[in-house]
Amino acid sequence: MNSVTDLTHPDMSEVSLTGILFALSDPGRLEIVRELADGPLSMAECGMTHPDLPKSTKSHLMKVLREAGVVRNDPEGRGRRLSLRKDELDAVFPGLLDAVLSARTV
Amino acid sequence: MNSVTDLTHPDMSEVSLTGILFALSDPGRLEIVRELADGPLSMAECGMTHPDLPKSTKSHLMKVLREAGVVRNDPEGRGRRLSLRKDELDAVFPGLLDAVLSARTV
DNA sequence: GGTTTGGTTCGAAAGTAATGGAACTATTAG
DNA sequence: CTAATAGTTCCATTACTTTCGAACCAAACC
Repeated sequence: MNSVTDLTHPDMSEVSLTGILFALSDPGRLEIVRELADGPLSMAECGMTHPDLPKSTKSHLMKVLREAGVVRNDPEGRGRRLSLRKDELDAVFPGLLDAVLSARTV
Repeated sequence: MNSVTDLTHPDMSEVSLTGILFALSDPGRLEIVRELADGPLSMAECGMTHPDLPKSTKSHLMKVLREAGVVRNDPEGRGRRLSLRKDELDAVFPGLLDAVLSARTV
């Protein structure tokens, strides 16, 4: 019960706008979100542009995004499946994710 | 030369999306932004719902918003005029501010 | 000029977040 | 069963943020 494979995800009714904005306010986390916008990825596939990033650090970035309600992190085979909670976020905060994703990178 | 009355404001070419998201990710700062969305205010008019907030703290919140490129802070008489840089932000990050301002408060 | 008003900045203390190595867990492959 | 793989969690360290009093500054009024 509540093993490491079954990570908790907040219900959209309890995610806060400021929590989401904070999660997106880190360049590393934002880059992950941009990658996931094209579809789900495993932990290893995600962040390939930073091959030297320690996995504990990447795991922590994911945790912040997950706890803010931005991404899902589900078991898949021996790894994990990371996915953007786009439809749910769009329903609660219309236009926010699109505005962020379509914004200039620099 | 750069007296306390002449605060610096970043050019929109050098404001970052993550910097803006971070500035908006604090409930107190976000509330200030919501107030300024209805038009410019003086420091005293702004944040009337928190009368016991020390002025140094409020000044610091404003500084973060100003340095992120979210608000302007110009001298006006013996006080200051705080204003949202809405048109400029809309031009650089279309839809972002509207999405944030129209989002649910809770 | 002096004083009041409306703020900014400085500095220190407390709180919060990021980082990464080491230990742990779960799944698959052999 | 054992080993390898793919990740999470724990913990300590460091870095950054927040908070607020005290000092400071500039404009307006007398």
